[in-house]
Amino acid sequence: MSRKLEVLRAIVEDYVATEEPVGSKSLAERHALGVSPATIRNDMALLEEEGFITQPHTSAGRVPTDKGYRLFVDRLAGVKPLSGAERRAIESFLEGAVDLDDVIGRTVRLLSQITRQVAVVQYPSLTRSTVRHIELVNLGTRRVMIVLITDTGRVEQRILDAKEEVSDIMLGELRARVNALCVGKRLNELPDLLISVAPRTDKEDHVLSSLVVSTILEMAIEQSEERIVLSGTANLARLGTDFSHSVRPVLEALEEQVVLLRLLGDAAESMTVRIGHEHELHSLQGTSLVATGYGRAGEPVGTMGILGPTRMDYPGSIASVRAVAQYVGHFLTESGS
Amino acid sequence: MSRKLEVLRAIVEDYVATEEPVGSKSLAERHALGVSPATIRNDMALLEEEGFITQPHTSAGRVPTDKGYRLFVDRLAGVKPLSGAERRAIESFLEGAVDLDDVIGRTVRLLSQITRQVAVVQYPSLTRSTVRHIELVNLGTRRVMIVLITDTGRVEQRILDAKEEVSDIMLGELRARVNALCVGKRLNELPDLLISVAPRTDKEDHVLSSLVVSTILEMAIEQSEERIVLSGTANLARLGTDFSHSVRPVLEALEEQVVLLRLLGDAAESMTVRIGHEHELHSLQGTSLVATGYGRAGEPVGTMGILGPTRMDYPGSIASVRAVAQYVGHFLTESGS
DNA sequence: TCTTGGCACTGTCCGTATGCGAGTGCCAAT
DNA sequence: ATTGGCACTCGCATACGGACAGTGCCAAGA
Repeated sequence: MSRKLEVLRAIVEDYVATEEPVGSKSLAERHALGVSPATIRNDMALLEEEGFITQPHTSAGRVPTDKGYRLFVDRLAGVKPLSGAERRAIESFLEGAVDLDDVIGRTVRLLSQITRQVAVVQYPSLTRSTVRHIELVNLGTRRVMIVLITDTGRVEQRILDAKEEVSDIMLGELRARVNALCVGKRLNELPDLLISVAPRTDKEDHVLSSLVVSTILEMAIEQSEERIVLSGTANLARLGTDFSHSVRPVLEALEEQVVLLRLLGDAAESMTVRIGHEHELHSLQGTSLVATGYGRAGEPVGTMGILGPTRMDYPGSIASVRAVAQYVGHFLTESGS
Repeated sequence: MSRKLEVLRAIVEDYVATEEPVGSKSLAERHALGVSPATIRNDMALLEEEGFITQPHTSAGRVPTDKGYRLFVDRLAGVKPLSGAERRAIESFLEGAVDLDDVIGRTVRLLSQITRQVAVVQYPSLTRSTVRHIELVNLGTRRVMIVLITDTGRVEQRILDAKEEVSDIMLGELRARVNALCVGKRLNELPDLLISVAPRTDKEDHVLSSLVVSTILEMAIEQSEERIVLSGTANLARLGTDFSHSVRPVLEALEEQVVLLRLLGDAAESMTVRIGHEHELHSLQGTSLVATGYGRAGEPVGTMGILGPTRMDYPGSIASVRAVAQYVGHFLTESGS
C-alpha cells in the first residue's frame, strides 16, 4: 500500500483516538513510517488536495473528511478482533431472555454498552416473517381478539368490535380455516391468500369473517407497526459540547420513527456504513451509521446498528455490530421464541 | 397576601419567563407592585435571608431557590387555564388510537409536545388492573402461549415449553378453570387464587397445569414488567448548554427503568411536584417532576408526568399534566380497549 | 526524483488589563 | 415604612501580547 494511504490511515486512527487534529510531527513519532515529518507534510498536502483530509484552521493539524473516512473503511480498515470482555458480554447478555421484547431490549442495551454509541435495533420485520399461528379469542361482549404470532417470536394483537354476539363454533371454524391458509406463509403473501376466505363462507358469519380478515390484513401490512428501539442516547455527548447545535437536532431526529426507519431502511442486506453527509437528513450529517441485517443468513428479518460521531472507531464498531447481529440471529432462529 | 410573597411570586414568574436573574428595578417596572425598587430590595434581602431566593454572584439579580419554588407551587401558583390550542390538541390526539400501545405512545408524545419537556408515562400497572380474560393457545410442537388481558387493555403474552405434547381438551379445561377463577380479579390477588388450581387437577395434566399456573403468576407479579415510556428528550436542551455536566447525567438516569419507576413511584395518588434536591437521585437535582396518577378516579392504574428544569412553568405544566391524565383516564375506562 | 532540515509565517489559546453596566446594600430624609 | 441617592462589587466583553503548534516552501543532499 502506498505510503500516502498509510499516512491517511495513521491520521484517522490517531484522530479517532485523541479527538484532536493530528500534526506531522506526532504522526512521525507515533507510527513507524520510516520518514521524517517533512515528508509526511508533503503527503498530507497531497491528501488535502484530493479532499481526504482538511485542517480546521491554517496552523492546526489535519482532520479526516467524510471522504477520508470513506476511503478508510473501504480500503484501509483491518478487522479488529473482539476483546475477550466483549465476547463474553455478548454471550452472557442474552441468557435468560424470556420473550422477543426481552431479546430486543437486551440487544439494544448490549450494543450501546459495548460500542459506547447510540444503538438502534429494529424488531423483526412483519413483512419478512412467516406466520406461526393465528389465534382468535372470544372475549364475550361482542369482542374478539386476534393474535398473530410469527416465527421470529413477534406477537401482535388487536381487539375488534364485532357488531353482534360471536358464537364459539363460528369462531372455531374461522380459526381453523385461517390457520390452514396462513401458517408458514410470509406476511406479505397474506393479502392474496386471505382474499379467498370471505366469499367462501356462509352468509351467517359473513360479517364477522370479513371483519377478522380485514383486521389481519391491517396487522400484516401496516408499515407503521415496524418498531424500532433506541438505547444509549447519553453517549451522544461524544458529538461535542455544544448541545443545542450538535446533539439536539440528532436527538430530535431519533425521536421520529419515520426517520429511524429510513435510516435503517437499506442497511438490511449486508454491513452498511453511512458517513456524515452520506445521510440524506441534514441533521444527521455529523454522524455515521454502522448497521447490518440480522436473522436467517442471507434473508435478514430486521436491522440493527449504531449511530455515532463520524469520528468513531469504525473497525471496532463494525466488529461489534456484526458479532451481536450474528449472535441474535442464531438466538432467534434456534430457539424461535 | 403579604407583599413579600407577592415579590417572590413576581421573581419566580419573571425568572421562568426570561431565564435570567431578576433585579429590583425590572421587577418594579414589569409588575404593578406600587412600590419603588428600593422597597423591593428590602423585601428581597429578607427573602434571601429566609432562603427563598439567592444571587448567583454579588452584583446580579435574584434567582429562586428550590425552597422558593416549593413555596411558589404550594401557596402562590394560581391555576392556569389551558389554551384553546392545547385543549384542542389533547382532544384530537387520542382520536383513532387502535390499541393500548398506541394510546400510551400518543399520550407521551402529546405531553412532551404541549409542555415542551421530557414526558414520562407508565403503562397501566399490572398489579392494579383486573383480569378480563386469560387465553391458552396450543401452538403445537409442545408449546403453549399464555395471553393475559387486563381491563385496561394491556395484553401480556408468554410462550412456555411444555415437556410433552399438549391435548386441546386438557388445555380447554384448564382454560375454563383458570378463567372462572381469575376473571374480574385484581392481578395481585392471583397468587392466592391460583394456589388452589394445581392440586385439584388430575394427575395426568398436573405437570402442564402447574407450569401454566406458575407462568401466569410470573406474569402477574413480575415488577420488571412495569413499562415506562419516554418522549421529548431533545427538550432537555433547556437544562443548559453544558451537555456533559447537566444533560448527560439526566439522560443516563432516564435510561434506567428502575430509576424511572422510583421516580414515578409515589406520584400515583395525586398531583405531585418534586423540585430539585427533593429528588433522591443526585443526578436529577437540577430537575423538577410534575406527575399524577391516571385511570379510574380515586383508583389510578398508572402514572404520568413531565420532567424539566427546576426553572419551569409550574402552573402551566400542572394544568397540562392534569388535563392529559384526566382525558386518558376517561379514554381508557370508557372504551376499555 | 524523492527526502530532509531549516525557517518564516499564521492562527489559536491563554493570561492579563481595562472599561462598562447592572444590581446591590446602606443611609439619611420624608 | 418607604424612598432617592450613592458608593461599591462583580461579571462580561474587548483588546492586547506572548507562547505554541503546525504548516508551506526552499534549498541541499541522496
